[in-house]
Amino acid sequence: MKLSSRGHYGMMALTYLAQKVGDGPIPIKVIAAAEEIPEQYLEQIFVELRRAGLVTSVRGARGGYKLSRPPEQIQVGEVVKVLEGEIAPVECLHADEDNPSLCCSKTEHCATKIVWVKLRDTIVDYLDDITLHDIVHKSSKLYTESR
Amino acid sequence: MKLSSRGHYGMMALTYLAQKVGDGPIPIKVIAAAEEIPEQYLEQIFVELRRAGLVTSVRGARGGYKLSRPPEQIQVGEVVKVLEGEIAPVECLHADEDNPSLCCSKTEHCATKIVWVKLRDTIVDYLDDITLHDIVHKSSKLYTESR
DNA sequence: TTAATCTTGACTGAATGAGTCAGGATTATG
DNA sequence: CATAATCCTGACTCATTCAGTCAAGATTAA
Repeated sequence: MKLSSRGHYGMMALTYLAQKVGDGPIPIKVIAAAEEIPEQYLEQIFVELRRAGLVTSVRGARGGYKLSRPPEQIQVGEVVKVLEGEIAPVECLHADEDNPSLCCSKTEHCATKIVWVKLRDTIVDYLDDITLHDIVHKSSKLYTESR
Repeated sequence: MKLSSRGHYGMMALTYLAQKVGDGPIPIKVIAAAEEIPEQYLEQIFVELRRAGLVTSVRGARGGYKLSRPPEQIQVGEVVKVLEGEIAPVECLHADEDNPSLCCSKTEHCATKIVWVKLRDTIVDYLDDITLHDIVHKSSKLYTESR
């Protein structure tokens, strides 16, 4: 149950951009330095973010990256999906046409499966409810005590 | 955001045992066959489960494993913690004495950290709320529609 | 023209995951 | 007592993934 560094770094970088909305494109180098992320590694991550339409690049001198949409329209769930792939605590959750749920030939017919399905839903619901805007503005969604 | 096969197999095996409560100790071989889990691999997993006090072993012929507690007292969260380690979506969440949160020297002072903290809480709360009994008896907790 | 950027793809080294192998210790049963 | 059925232990392997680097190219502002 771990995020990879891509997901973590990606969120850090996008949060940084969300704080700089309006400043024009920000070079990778700047983000990498500010957040202490290896620059060339962060480049790879931005390739994925760009392909997914989350950020827009401006090439050439004075270029850089900016968010493609306002921070309140970028959900953490979307970022995580792009950088980590579909959230699926166990393999058999993303059964598609040619892969019709391998793990379910067992005696108990995957009695545990429902647990993982609900776990995924819980995670996705949580992540989809939070946007970059919430993070930057310390939304009460994130900062009120719940336990 | 994936469970390892240990967690998955472990839950399958314990759920199997929960279904057989009262039958006396069940050999690994039987569980492995029923759930299609490599036998020697499952042995490793049971070592951890035993050390954690979740199952009790009976050695020798006619031996096997049984749950150490009734199914309603075994939470999924506990099993996952035993087999996967503390749930911590990102590294810096389990900062202890000698490891005081490495990732937080950044500009934005880990603005994203709160997201992962809350994510962890969300996951833990969910997993701690479900017991083996809920799984075996198809508790409404797991089977009512929520989305 | 040049320097600052993004863009691409190949590469590497270490860690982790998933499982196997080999043998030993314990105990019910005949 | 002998033996077979178990659990118990630790080392080992093999493939994959992760995290990051390297090298070279394309684009564009100044």
